[in-house]
Amino acid sequence: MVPKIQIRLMLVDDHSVVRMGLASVLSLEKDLQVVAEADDGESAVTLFRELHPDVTLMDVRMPGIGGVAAVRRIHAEFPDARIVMLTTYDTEEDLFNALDAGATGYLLKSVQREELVAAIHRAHAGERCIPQSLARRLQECSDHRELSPREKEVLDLMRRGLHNRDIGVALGITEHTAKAHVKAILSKLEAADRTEAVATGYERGLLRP
Amino acid sequence: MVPKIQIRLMLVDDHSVVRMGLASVLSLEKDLQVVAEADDGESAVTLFRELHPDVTLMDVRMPGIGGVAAVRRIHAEFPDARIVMLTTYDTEEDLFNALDAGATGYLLKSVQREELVAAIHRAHAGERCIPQSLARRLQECSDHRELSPREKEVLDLMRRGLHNRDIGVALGITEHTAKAHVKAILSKLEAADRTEAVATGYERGLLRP
DNA sequence: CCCCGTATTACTCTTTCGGGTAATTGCGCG
DNA sequence: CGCGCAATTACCCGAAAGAGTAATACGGGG
Repeated sequence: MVPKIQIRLMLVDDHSVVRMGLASVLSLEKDLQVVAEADDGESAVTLFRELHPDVTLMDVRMPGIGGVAAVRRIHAEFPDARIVMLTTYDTEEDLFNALDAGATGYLLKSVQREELVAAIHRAHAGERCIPQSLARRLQECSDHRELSPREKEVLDLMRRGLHNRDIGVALGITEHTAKAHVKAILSKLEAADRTEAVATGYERGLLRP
Repeated sequence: MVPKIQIRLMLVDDHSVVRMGLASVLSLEKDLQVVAEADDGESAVTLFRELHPDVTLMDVRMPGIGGVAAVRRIHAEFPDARIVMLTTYDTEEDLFNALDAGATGYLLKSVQREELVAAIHRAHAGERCIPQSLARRLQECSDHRELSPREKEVLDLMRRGLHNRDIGVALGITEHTAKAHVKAILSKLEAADRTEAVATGYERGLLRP
């Protein structure tokens, strides 16, 4: 016997088309009930406080505060919150940050209905749900040494075409120091030069448009 | 009086959630009827041949042949086809290529229902429909000198961290020639160095993960 | 048919990059 | 309290990059 208890859901996505799609997909399941929808991170936090949904489906990239920040805030207030990230992007950076922020699961929008429904049930039961393909990537990700905040700043200036000297000026440090940061970045990202480092930055989601 | 003629639609998107969302949004309109759905470019072309939908909503980024290639094929066979691109990404490259391939319109997935429905009607009437924000960008885009195929190859090797000499080896040309290509790329993309060029490549959609 | 742009090769010169190495400071963690 | 790590500064050196300039060949469009 399947328990008759309804799972109360909140949907968070800036694309109304996606929210409607999720709502119509999930309304086919008798034990799922969409009780709230939000189109950005701020309203997601507010709505969560009011309604305490059992499971939240949250997009990662949204205008204003992103999904990850929203998860972080919600998780800080409600450690038991079950939040499943649902995203188009499978960058390692997003995945890692989302889990660090306290997300219960991480799915790509290409999932089939069955997987999604199953994931919601698992999340509701408190289980982590991450597809194998992403779990594998997470494994590899842990091999990567992550960049320090300062190094991320430098990487961001590198992509703008700044020379080491100008990076130094921009950050109020010496060219030598900027150079040292660049060197550390190349080492951590296993890049042959600054150009490949920036490319890798885009690939991994460290740099975004 | 609103004409009672039904507009027959085809939806093409690799995310079933999005297809269902579109279907449920559009089914609210009495004169719209979804007659086909496809989850990649290949089947979109095949289904178009069979069903000749009045208007097609097509995602840009899809596994296999992308949305742009599908539009190109369909448009070659059926010049009167009305195809509206519906995408998450607003890179200039995609926009430009889609219109060049023969797309009738180009919308972002963040559109509201009313806009989408209006766009479908306009597309059915044979009008181009592009939001102002994108039209403006298209204007700017025409300022950009686009890279030659060869230069795109070089740009792709640049992001891998190859030196000019190695780019030359990879393409069977001299280091001097590779250098000349790099110089042309920097000029066209208005980049200070190869690093900024690669960053710009990612921004504009010339380079993709 | 000529012009323009692409692709190709070539040379010089100055600046920058990246490798190697090393030392100091300050902070958090065990 | 010491260990490790991030951040900082510093120096040397060979290789690479980018600016400037120029020339040739090829192909499409006016």
